[in-house]
Amino acid sequence: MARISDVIEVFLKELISDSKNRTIEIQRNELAKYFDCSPSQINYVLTTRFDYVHGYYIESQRGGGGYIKIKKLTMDHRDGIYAILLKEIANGITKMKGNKLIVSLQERGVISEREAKIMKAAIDDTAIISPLNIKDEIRANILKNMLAAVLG
Amino acid sequence: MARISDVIEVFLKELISDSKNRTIEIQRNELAKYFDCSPSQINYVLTTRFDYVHGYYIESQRGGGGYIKIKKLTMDHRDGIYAILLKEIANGITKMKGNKLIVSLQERGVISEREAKIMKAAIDDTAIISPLNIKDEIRANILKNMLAAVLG
DNA sequence: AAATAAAAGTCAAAGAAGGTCAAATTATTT
DNA sequence: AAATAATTTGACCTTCTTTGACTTTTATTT
Repeated sequence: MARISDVIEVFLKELISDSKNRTIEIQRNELAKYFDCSPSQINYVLTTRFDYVHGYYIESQRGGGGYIKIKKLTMDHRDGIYAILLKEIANGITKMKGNKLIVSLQERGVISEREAKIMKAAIDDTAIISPLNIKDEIRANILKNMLAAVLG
Repeated sequence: MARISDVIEVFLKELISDSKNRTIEIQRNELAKYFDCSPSQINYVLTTRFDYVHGYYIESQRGGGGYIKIKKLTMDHRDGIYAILLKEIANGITKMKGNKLIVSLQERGVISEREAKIMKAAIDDTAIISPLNIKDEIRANILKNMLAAVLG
C-alpha cells in the first residue's frame, strides 16, 4: 500500500504550499529519520518528483550545516519550457515518457486535469495502430501538435 | 461451467457498484491469487470487458505499491452523445468529419474551446504519418479515446 | 594545516508490482 | 465435423521503488 515515496512527496508539497516564497529547506538525514527510510530515498523522491520538468528547482549544500533547498517555479519561470519539451519529444517518445510529460504540465497548472486526460488518451497505444518502429514517431507528432495548440 | 473470466467480471462490477465514485483499486496479483488464476488472466478480463467501449476507464501503476484502478464512466445526460459518437466514428473518420464533430461538441458545451483545439490538433493529418488506408482508422481511435476520457 | 565529523550524492542490486504475447485449450458457429 | 472465436496459461519483459555500501564536499576541531 501507500508508497513511502508518495507520502514524502505529499509531505514536502504541503510544506511548500504552507511556506512563504514557495521555498523550503530541509535536512536529508532528519527527514529520512522522520520517515524511517534510507537517506537516499529522499534523493529518489527529489529526482523523480521535484526535478525541473515537474516545475521545481533544487539547491543543496553538503558538510556541517548542510541542507537541501526546494523551490517551486512559478509561471514566469515557465517561458522556455515549451522549447525544452519540444526537444525532449524530438522525433519519438514512448507512451510512458509522454504521460509523465503531460502530468508535469498539469502539476504546473499549464493544463487542466481534463486536458491532461484528453492528451493522455490521444497518445495511448491502443489508438495508434501502426508498426512499432513508427509508433513513437506518430505519438511525438500528435503530442507536439497538441502542445502547440495550447502553448504555442 | 462458469468461465473464470465471467466470475471475475461479476466480482469487479459488484465492487464498483458498492464503491463511492464508481471507482475501485485492485492489485493484480492479489486478485489472481484470490481466484487462483494466472495474473495475466486479470488483464484479459480487463481488456475484454472493461475497456472504454464497455464504458470503463483503466489506469495502472507498476513497481512497489502498484495497482490497477478501474473507473466506470458516467454517461448521464451525455449518454446519447456517447452512443452516437461510437457509431458515427466507428472504424474510420476523415479529418473533415472529425473536425465537424468536435465543433458540434463545443457548440453544445460538452467541451471547451481549448479542449476542442487540442482535439483538432491531435487528429490533424500532419501528426498521423502512415499509409492513407489506415490513417482514418488511427484518427478514429484517437478521437474515440479522447472522447471517452472526457465523458468519464 | 591536518584530522575529524557532518552533511549530502551516487550507483547498482534486489524487490515489488503490472504488461505482453503467443501457444494451448475450450466453446461456439456454421 | 470443421472452422472460428473466446479463454486460459505461462514464460519473459518493463517499470518503479527500496536499500545500502561507498564517495564527495564542507565545516569544525585539534
